[in-house]
Amino acid sequence: MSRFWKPGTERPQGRVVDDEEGGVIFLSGSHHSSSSSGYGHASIDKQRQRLPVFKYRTAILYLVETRATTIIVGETGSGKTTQIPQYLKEAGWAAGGRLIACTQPRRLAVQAVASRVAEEMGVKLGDEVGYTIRFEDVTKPNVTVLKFLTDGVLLREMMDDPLLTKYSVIMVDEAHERSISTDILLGLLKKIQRRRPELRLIISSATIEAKSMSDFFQMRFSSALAIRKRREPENEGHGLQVEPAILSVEGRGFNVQINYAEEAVQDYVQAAVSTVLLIHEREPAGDVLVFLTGQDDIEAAAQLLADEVHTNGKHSSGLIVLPLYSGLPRAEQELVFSPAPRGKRKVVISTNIAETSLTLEGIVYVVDSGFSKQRFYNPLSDIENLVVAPISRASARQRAGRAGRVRPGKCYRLYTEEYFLNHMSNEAIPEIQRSNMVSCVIQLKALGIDNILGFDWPASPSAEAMIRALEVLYSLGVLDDDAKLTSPTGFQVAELPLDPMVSKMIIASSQLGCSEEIITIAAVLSVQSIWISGRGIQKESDEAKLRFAAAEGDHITFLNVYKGFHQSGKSSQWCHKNYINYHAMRKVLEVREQLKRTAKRIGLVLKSCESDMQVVRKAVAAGYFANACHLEAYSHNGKYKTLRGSQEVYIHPSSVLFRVNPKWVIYNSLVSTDRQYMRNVITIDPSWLMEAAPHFYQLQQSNPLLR
DNA sequence: GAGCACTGC
Repeated sequence: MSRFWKPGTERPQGRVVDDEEGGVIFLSGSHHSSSSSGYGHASIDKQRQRLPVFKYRTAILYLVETRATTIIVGETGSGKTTQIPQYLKEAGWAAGGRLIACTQPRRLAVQAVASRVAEEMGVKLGDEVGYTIRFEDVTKPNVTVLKFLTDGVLLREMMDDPLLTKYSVIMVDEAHERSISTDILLGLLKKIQRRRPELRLIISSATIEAKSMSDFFQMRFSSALAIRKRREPENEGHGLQVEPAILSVEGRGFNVQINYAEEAVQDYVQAAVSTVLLIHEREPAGDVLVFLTGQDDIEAAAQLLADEVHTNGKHSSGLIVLPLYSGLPRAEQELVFSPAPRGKRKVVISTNIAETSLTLEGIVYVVDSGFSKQRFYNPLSDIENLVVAPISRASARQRAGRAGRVRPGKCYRLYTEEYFLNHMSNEAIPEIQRSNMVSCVIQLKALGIDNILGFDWPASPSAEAMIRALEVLYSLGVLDDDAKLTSPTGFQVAELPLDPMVSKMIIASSQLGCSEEIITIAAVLSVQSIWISGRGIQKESDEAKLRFAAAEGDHITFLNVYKGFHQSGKSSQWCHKNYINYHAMRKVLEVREQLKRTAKRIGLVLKSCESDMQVVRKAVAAGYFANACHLEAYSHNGKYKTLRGSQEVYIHPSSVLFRVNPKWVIYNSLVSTDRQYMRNVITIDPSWLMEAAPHFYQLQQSNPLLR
């Protein structure tokens, strides 16, 4: 078991406790250091010192000084995110033109934390403290020393500076969420440390599963130390400690009493509704947050509660029921933040969005269905599916914690304690093991990681998924026979912040002379949906859609919408009138501008094909040839077969080609319900497939359909 | 005639 402090080094105050599991070190006890901060007002300094993380200030700085990697386990409210970067700055880690980085998984968090820290330090946001997210760089070269950014942006930065040389410390926050970007970043940072032993990492996580993260960085250090010993035997003993330290910081949450269902629940929507009514009847004032899986569940539960108010008013009056999910129009989303009027009780029925992305104040009761929608990827069929699945125990704890932000709360779990203990997994499967890997693979390739299959991940994706990704990239002409990036296509695809199939489509459009149009289509495909839909306006929105419908399919329809939007002067009234989502269109404009800049930079030709829609369809086929489908002969119900796997698929009813059923189509994505539905469909000529991907369809030349 | 958990570049 290693020691915590080095002989000859000043020992931090406080108690050092070795963890029984061996090798893991926790610090506890309190030790105050006088704040050397010269920033801000006394009141801000006082506030900062009251945060739980403050009493670990010296210990944290000591660990960062002596360990290459420090893992901080901190519950919400510990202050780690806002304070640690400031401690580092105060301790001199930003001296000599170096930067301190702190990453977040989400854009909103980056902005919020950066502005809070700027305020605490009494500086203007964008000067000493800045942030970078997609579309927004609020930093000043040579001025900004504390930089907050999404982990995705830091990954992009590595394409220009693979060793991230300008940073002295990188703090990866919310690492327990295990997003794809976080996992790639952690894998790459581990490699960087081998080349840059002076770089310090802080991995911050909300769960105690920090042990596995510690193991991940531990192995690297054993080998790095071995290397150092071989090279510089005289330096032995002066290097960094090989073992990542784990430091635990308590949070500021209130106690939440957990209640389990006594027996398994058959219908969690109904059970959630009954539980809400029970809380309303028996419990003192306080808002309720209900976790369900999706829009359907949420609307059903809201309806049941509304019915209850009607038929059984005396028990359920005083309830204000508010749905919450990301697809909800902005104005309705805002409603959940307004406090309930006096004497009323707010019930927010939400998806997972309220688990991490949004924080609601005033929640005292949480009702947890125990389920969420999760993405799963099947590398054999190359299809991603959304399925309702049980959440993890970590997720259940996070949901419960939402009840304890303002005062002690209660959580009602709609499953048994036995189920929680014996049937739920401790942590969710990392996203990287549930996703298509094409984007990851190309990103690593672009960073010069040749041995993709041997890459050291915090959690390895399946070999099947990796091989499938390599196959797809090879068929796109992005990788060559040696699995190296092709030039220029491979490098161009890697530069574009899009799925490789979309990127390929853009590159083809440059050659076909329709890049203006294809970039618009790519931008529309990268936002959730440009259409406004929902209960009660289906007929109107369908009619509005018909005004833009193109015989060639959805992609061309998008162009018509964009054209109309542009001609209206980008008017929100125009969007409203045509059942178009204005916010989505603003995003389309942003993405479009970014793509145009990138396209120019990588040497693509920006050109419009005016009204020649055939070249646009050809460009789509150049990226999406693998998604070609043929209408079954004599099919009366619109049954298609995929060319690649002869899978049975249907055109989605939201497509403008629904019921039109052209003979040959290409789809953008599949959604699986009782059937496989193709979303965003365009007509093609089958001869373009052989043109676009001769190698891919070579084996199918004998296919009578293609002759 | 059906449906989109949530992020990110």
